[in-house]
Amino acid sequence: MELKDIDCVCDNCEFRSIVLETLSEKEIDEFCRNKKEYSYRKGEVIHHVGEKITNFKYLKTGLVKVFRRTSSGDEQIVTITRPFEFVSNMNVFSGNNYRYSVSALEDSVVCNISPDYIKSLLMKNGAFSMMLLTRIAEVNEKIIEQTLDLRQKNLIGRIAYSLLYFSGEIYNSRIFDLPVSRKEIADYIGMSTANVIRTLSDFKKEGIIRVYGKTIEISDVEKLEILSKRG
Amino acid sequence: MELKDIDCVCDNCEFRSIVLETLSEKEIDEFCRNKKEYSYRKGEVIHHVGEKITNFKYLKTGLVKVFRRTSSGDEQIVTITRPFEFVSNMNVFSGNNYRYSVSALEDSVVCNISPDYIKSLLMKNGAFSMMLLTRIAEVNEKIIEQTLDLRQKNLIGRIAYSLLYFSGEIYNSRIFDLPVSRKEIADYIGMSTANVIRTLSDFKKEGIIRVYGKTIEISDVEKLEILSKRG
DNA sequence: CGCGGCTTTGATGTTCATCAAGTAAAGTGG
DNA sequence: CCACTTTACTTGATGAACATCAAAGCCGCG
Repeated sequence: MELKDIDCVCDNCEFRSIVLETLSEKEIDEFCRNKKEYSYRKGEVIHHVGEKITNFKYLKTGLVKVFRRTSSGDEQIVTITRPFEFVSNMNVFSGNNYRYSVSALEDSVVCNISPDYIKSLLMKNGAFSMMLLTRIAEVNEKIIEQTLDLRQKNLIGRIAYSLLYFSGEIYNSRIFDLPVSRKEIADYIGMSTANVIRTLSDFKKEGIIRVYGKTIEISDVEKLEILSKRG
Repeated sequence: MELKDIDCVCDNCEFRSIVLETLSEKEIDEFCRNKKEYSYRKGEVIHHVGEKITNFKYLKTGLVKVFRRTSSGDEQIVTITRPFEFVSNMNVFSGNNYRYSVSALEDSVVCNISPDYIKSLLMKNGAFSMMLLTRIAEVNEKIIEQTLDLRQKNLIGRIAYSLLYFSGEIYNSRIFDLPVSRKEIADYIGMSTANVIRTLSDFKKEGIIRVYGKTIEISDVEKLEILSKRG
């Protein structure tokens, strides 16, 4: 983790156009002075479950996984998400401790703001409140929906769904580098690593995807969509 | 569904002490005049997935299930929840349509408020915003956590978890009437009806619970807790 | 009564986890 | 840069967990 000591560059932050549009120029300036940017290398942990909440965080660039550990010790991935869709843990305002761990799947930049400062904005700026509430509700809804979608599918459907998720939601490309290991896919969809690999091999044999190590190319999107829906 | 045409009785509503405490006497009065209470009989649908959002709703008394239907037609229960923990669908502020169906598991009273009125409060009352944001985040977090908990368990663990949930969270009693059918438990935990029944029978045979039709008595809480954790 | 829906139980088959053993890839230290 | 170590990946074989199917019992309700 490395503190990026850049001066106020919120000007070219995408988050600004999403949330900060509710703030005045003066408030944005203030917001800027209250934030700290940190950059994380792929693999680094942003925070651990159970740690005391010190900051409201949002992902500026990169990709993160949100996860926790089960009693038996294996990882359970809550969501894999990209900028502006990870807006900290939502219990910043209700709890005292982070509910999940977060780590960087790709080099990432995270913007930190003190919860107290956010609270002061909430207290005085109605438009900001509306915006944040909407945003947090959306993030939550998305996680719940993904989980429900996955739950109703079998192994094949889950793998197909995940590949379409990376291709469509994360990278917007039919060909992409998987940001996660096979084991992490398993932790995400709740199946065993061996079966994830087996299913990817099957897809490869059937000509649905091509695999070059971490690089995946989806050759037959339609078929994958059918498998995802049916599964 | 029946409109309860009572005059302003927010005075003895528990929700008041939770959320409305952020409002002035005058605002509470206004809030009251902007709300409509409806009562639903056990089994009645409060709203269907996909319907246009007309109201921000919260459950005043009773018990509801939040659910949707999978492509293959079976029900998927998102959560079973009691007053003050169901505060409408959260996408009231972001979406146009209800994301899930909601129906009454017990006779219930639902309080309806126009989203526009809630929005106006959000815009002008910071404390109310904070409160609502916290509340909605909590509701969402709870759903996510329950889902993650269930996902990591096997059949036995899931049934044990559900029984403890009804006993501990919903009824606060070792003996209670199941508000749901066996099939609904199955829809909730994501397993087949036959296996839910089989497992309940096993628990009965092992003396962990007693079953009189819909009435369940937990005889051995400790054992159930062990099964829930281990499963 | 008698019909329909919910419940129960057993038998059978599918899906998936686990185990094991081997290969490839990616770090690590000299 | 190479040998060594570790970690990730792959595949097959086996068994456990769970779904599905079918038949029968129960219970409430018209």
